[in-house]
Amino acid sequence: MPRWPADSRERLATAALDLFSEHGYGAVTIDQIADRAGVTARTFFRQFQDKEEVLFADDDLLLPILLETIAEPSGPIEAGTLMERALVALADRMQPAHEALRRRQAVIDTDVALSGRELAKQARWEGTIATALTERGFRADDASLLAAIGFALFRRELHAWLADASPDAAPLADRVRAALPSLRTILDATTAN
Amino acid sequence: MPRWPADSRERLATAALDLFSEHGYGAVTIDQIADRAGVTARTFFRQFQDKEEVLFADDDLLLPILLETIAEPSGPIEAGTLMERALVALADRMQPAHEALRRRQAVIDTDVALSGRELAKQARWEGTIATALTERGFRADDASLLAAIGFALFRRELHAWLADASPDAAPLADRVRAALPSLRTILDATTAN
DNA sequence: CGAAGTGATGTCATGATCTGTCATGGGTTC
DNA sequence: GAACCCATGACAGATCATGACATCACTTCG
Repeated sequence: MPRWPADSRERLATAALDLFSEHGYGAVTIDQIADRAGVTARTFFRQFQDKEEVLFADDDLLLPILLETIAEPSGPIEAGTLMERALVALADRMQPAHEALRRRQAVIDTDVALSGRELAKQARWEGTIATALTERGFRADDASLLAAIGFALFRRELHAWLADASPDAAPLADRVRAALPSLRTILDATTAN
Repeated sequence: MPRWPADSRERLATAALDLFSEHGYGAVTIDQIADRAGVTARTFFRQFQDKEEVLFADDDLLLPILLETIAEPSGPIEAGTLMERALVALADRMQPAHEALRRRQAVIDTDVALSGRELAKQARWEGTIATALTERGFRADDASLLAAIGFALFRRELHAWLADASPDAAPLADRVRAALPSLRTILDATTAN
């Protein structure tokens, strides 16, 4: 039998999200999180860089999905199609975690610093995607523009998906697929007076 | 004669940027900033919500430019044209501060939390722009998509502009104008193998 | 002209966040 | 079974951030 339970990191993450949801991010102290997880505050800071990071630590598990999807198809491919495949693959992977992601986003939305951290993470993904697209054969300029637009679109659909609590909410992947065509025409076709 | 010099806020902001540039954001304490500005740390926190905010406090002065440009033109207007006008107006206003903005961005780029705060600020602008576009007569969906894409593009050009230290660097407005047309064709026309 | 008020700042106290350092003691290795 | 490993605990300390109250040049008003 180990001297301590082996999953302190997971217990800390669970305790943190529960407490944040219940009392608000700012009202929860590291000591409270550590107490609920059965460890000391020092262990929290060994597992997570800071108080914010406990909400973002798992995000990087999703990045490989994007990279694999971009590298995978052989032969020439149109840029919009490739971007769509990558974003839909990401959406499919996120779909099962809808409820957990909603709780997490609800906490993030209450704090500017947390919102920023979320956007910074997405920006880092965006840069990685642009690099992958460049290695796939696109011009660097086109790649960065594609990545920027793709993520702007994805962010928008993700936000709508997370705001929809109904059990039969449209899947994120469907939303993403539906959104891409509108992008191709909006700049030319949309007018107002 | 006032009991104290009247510009403590400005002196704090200047001292902070100088110290951050010289020693790095993390290595500078509030006490050091306050000392250089000739006040106490308590006064720093009366002027700025927290240590990060001293780098972002002036940003909201730029937002009205966007809103005015969007509300201004009368008669029907094409969406892309309106977005271009707003972003070019913003770029023109930022142009004279190139050097100061470069120093500031150099500090921001060294810290994830600061990068996030910058993106969060831009996201807030994006939302305000989308609202303004809606009030201008565009459908809400189109407005948010337009705002998202416009800012994705602007971010990209802003980054390139800030990375260019040469005195005859292309003006930000020119970069923005040049980038918009590429957006209209990239999704359909770009292929790679 | 003097009393009362104003407001930016200082001073002090306190709690929260985060880090460095060393000790502890089951598990593992040889 | 001796030596080592390593996640955690324990403790000290620096920094960040906020609340409460005092100070005093300047302003306002009678």
